[in-house]
Amino acid sequence: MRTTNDLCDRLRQAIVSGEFQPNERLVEADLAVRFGAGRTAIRAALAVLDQEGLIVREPHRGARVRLISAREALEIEQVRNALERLLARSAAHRATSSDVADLRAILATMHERLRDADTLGYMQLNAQLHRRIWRISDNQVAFKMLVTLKSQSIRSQYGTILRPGRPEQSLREHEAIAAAIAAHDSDACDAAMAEHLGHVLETLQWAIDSQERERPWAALRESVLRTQP
Amino acid sequence: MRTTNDLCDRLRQAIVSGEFQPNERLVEADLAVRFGAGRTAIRAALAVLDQEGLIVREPHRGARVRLISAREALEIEQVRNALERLLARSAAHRATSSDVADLRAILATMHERLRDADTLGYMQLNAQLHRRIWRISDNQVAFKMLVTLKSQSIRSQYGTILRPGRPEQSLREHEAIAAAIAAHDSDACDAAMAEHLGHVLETLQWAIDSQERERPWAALRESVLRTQP
DNA sequence: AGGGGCTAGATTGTTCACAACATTGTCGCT
DNA sequence: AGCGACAATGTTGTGAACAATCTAGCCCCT
Repeated sequence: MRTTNDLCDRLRQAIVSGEFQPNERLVEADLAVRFGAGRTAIRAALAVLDQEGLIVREPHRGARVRLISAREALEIEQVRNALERLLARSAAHRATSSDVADLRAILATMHERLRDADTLGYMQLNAQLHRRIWRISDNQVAFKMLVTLKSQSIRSQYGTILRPGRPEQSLREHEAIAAAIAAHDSDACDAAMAEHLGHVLETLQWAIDSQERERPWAALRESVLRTQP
Repeated sequence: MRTTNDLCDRLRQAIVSGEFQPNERLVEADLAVRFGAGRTAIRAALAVLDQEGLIVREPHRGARVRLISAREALEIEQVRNALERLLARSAAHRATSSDVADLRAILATMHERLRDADTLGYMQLNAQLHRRIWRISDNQVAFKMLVTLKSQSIRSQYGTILRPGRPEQSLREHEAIAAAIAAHDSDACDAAMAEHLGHVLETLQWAIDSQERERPWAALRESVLRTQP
């Protein structure tokens, strides 16, 4: 079982890190030799990843990396919005002084990364800040959901940071959230998180639109696929 | 694969309907003969149910029905709260006149069940009304999450309807939600759903408290289990 | 040339046997 | 009696072989 879980994590990692392309076929035998495991273990891992929504399995036709549509990415972001607001509210209630200190430290490092134009580093810290808030709020159920949502949507979110001026605005929003948590003001924290994720949603929409402006066929193909699933 | 999925549903049904008690061991071989399937298929189904959080699996020690703690039931209800508000908002935006007619029809039948003191029938219609709203809002991601949440928490929710006067209040709240949807007023719908589920949360807390008043050892046992997981 | 059927290869789904591991009961020792 | 080592049993984890199914290439016929 430890092997299965371990294998599951490695496969997930390989998928979210882009090692396997969307719609790429995942042949069980190949994966078995690649990860040095039996086909049975691969099969169990695929079952889990299917349930998580990271891959699709069709009977007798194997598993493929699931392609998250633009529409689904928006749905995911909306759900994330709702859950993060819940957790932000709870975090403002429960945060200890050491929690607040951690948040401040992360924000300080984010400032540095932004100053050095280290976009990738900034994004990682961004994710880290959110996860820290999740931990403060201490809602295991919502936490797990957010983790799986994140792994599903990670690919869509690459474009969102590219919008001009977005990182600076994002940092200000994060500081407002942290301030509300430090002040133990649940309502303000909820509002700040809603504001922040509302902008993220807008930016995601913008990224999708600009992507489709470059590749107009993508929208067409998608609409065709939707009518005959 | 169709067998696996089918099996999965049957097992899930058996668990949520209480055919297997919480913490009861689920021996793969026994399940195999019970459902007339191979052990491999059972194993795949167990993997899915584990991922869903309906059972727990420990290495070399098999699977058991997961016991949802009071605390987790509250967490689940909070998450449900957040997601249903999101969907209510969206439903108010998108509802067609036929959607509204369906909601009104369900509400009318709920009135009847309440008049006939048919509590079980009322609860079923209650769930049906909520699911109908989920369908209107058309957010697949949130929909799936709510379905799995429901299957996890179904056992805890039996007590909530027993509170004196609760059904009548519940019905009024549902009518307010439906009215907001009919008026396409997203903010009002969000607020009405928040109000409703806030009361559900309170009632759940009340049910847990009164349950622990009857069986004070339950809280003790749980706190012991929590310190040494 | 083009389409329909057919065989061969590849891939998944399933069964079975066995190894690995946890639990329980037993035996011998103090 | 109490305690620890140890075999006995039950159960899960894994690999290999086989059956079912899909896919692609080929041939034949029109």
